[in-house]
Amino acid sequence: MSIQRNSGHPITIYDVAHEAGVSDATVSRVFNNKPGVREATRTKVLNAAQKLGYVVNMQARSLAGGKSNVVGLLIPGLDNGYVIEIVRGVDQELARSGCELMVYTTHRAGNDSANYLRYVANGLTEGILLVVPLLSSEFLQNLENSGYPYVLIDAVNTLGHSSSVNATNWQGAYKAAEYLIGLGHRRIGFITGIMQLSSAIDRYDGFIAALKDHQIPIDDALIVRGDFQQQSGYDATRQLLALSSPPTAIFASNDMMAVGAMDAVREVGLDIPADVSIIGFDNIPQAMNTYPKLTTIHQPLEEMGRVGVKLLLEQIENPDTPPKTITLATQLVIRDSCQPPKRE
Amino acid sequence: MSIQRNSGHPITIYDVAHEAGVSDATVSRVFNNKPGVREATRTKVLNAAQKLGYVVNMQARSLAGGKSNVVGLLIPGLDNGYVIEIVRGVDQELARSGCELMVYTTHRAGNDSANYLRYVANGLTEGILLVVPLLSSEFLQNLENSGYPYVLIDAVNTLGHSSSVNATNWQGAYKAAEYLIGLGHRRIGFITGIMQLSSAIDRYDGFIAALKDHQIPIDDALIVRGDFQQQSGYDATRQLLALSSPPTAIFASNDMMAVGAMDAVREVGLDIPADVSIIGFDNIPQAMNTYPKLTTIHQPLEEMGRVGVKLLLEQIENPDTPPKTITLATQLVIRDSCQPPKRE
DNA sequence: ATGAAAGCGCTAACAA
DNA sequence: TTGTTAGCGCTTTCAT
Repeated sequence: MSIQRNSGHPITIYDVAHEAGVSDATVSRVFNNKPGVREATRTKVLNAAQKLGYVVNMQARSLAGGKSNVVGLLIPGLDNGYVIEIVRGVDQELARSGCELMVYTTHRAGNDSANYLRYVANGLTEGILLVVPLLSSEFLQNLENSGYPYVLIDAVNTLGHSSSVNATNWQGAYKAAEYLIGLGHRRIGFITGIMQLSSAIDRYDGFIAALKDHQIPIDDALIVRGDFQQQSGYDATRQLLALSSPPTAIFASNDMMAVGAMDAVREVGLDIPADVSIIGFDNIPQAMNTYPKLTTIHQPLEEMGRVGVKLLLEQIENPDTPPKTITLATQLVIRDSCQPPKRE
Repeated sequence: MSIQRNSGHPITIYDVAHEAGVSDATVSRVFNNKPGVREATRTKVLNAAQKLGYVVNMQARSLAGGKSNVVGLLIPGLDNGYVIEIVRGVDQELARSGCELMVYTTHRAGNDSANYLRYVANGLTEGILLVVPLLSSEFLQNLENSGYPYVLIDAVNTLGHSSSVNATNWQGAYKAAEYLIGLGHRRIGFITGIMQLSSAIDRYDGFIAALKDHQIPIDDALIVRGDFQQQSGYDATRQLLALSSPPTAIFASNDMMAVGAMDAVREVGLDIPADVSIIGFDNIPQAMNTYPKLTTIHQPLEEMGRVGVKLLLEQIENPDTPPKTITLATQLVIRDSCQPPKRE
């Protein structure tokens, strides 16, 4: 196959129609797999197209009312292993469905939610996947009003009108805490995520619930705010370690902060996990490259991406499908960063 | 701003024209910043558009001969920190230029180069950025023939007809080897990349050149093939360490392999860097999260992405611009994974 | 400075 | 089963 672009004009369905000796409508039918075309005709058209190197012009197709087969993906940026895993899942599923991917990063749109909508409305995409932790409700409302198909990944729709995918954050955090407790830890430091996010809140709640269920008193000094960034994990840990009676284990609300925590622990000359155990949340690829390898709660990020695509395609296919929320299970992944606390 | 989609028909330039009491052509002129529109008229149009929540339909615009402002990016996939860094740079620069990003991953197209071309020709994108290490020359030739604007990132165009961005691989490797030699190492293991790639070859050559310049004999047993994947770094290192006289330092052709190498070293109970020093290449974000932190050669991945975009936009703007190749400098980043060898 | 008309490449009724 | 005819929303001559 080769593309004519400079040599003469681009190949259109007219050229193919001419070459095959049929009308343009027939060519269109063939390329859209519409019924009502004799097999012989179909073959003739396909051959002509092949010979000419015809490729459908998506712009024209979707303008004319066809499907563009392009879906949008709105993400904060690519600086985050967490987001990347989701994108990979999205890409996989989209490939299976023969759709193209248009990527929008929010940092470019500034914080102007109207700009995001612009993307949505530019006509290129048939629907949009949102991996935007901090979604303004104004934006969500506008999106909702637009009737445009969209699905939320790892965020809850406060409006409750769209499909969305989540993970069992509460249960995951509970399991993590329980694991640490089972190991014998009683003084467990907790580094929160951005507490405006439901995922962060759920993890916090799960952690607290586990402590309560095991009659471990809640010590506020052991709970430090973080923001899901590596640096905050580092800072929080330094703070935790400076306590007169520091924790023997630290539960970071995500892996990036856990990595920061590891740095901090080592910096004060302590050993992981001998002196302090560390557990994370997410199970991003890097969690396997730390030393010691990070024990964490696996969140099925890739699958969340795949499921998100399925949900979106479903909405695009049939806008009347009632929206649904799918929650996927999290899971404890034991590696090398935790062990029982030293006897005092 | 809000988008009408379900409520009535989508807002078109006709609606705006009607609202503003002008013709559609004038609205078009305004939105394309064409000259020959009175300031008062312009304002009137803008206000009407604002009021109606008009958003340009890219499909129609580009069909009608305008610019789509969409560029394509062809990458192997997102499993690789290296690629991700480039994508980030691409995204940044595109944002600055007000362009949209269409991402194509090669794994979806199988190995059929014709399929990639399909992307190119589907009319959505105005040009394409290629971050495809193993590019078939057939594909390249087709692309070349098509006259479609494209630029190669971190790959050399064997045809020599397009713009491309590279880094000083040879020099980087030379510096890495020299650093190790300066530290006192004489037995240095080298893990190659995929030797079909010029970047891998250049790194190899740079390494060898440094050894020669310092009168260090080349020992073939110390040179092991890798494929740029973490696993191969691990395997190669196990092999190196099993030698009767193992190396005191290992130079991996990229960071991912260096990470694998670290695993292997630790697995045989040796210490990094006390027993064996490790140096990588790329400086992906993870290089800072290993323990000990990885000393490596920084390749300006993000900037390569940015420069690639600039080059592409230049080609799109003016197809007659002679293609150019820009080579960016690499740089030694000293962290904690190397130190002088132990005295025997 | 602005409007009218044609057409970009395609799909979708409607005919035949 | 196939062809004909309108547009989709926009840009772009060419008039005015």
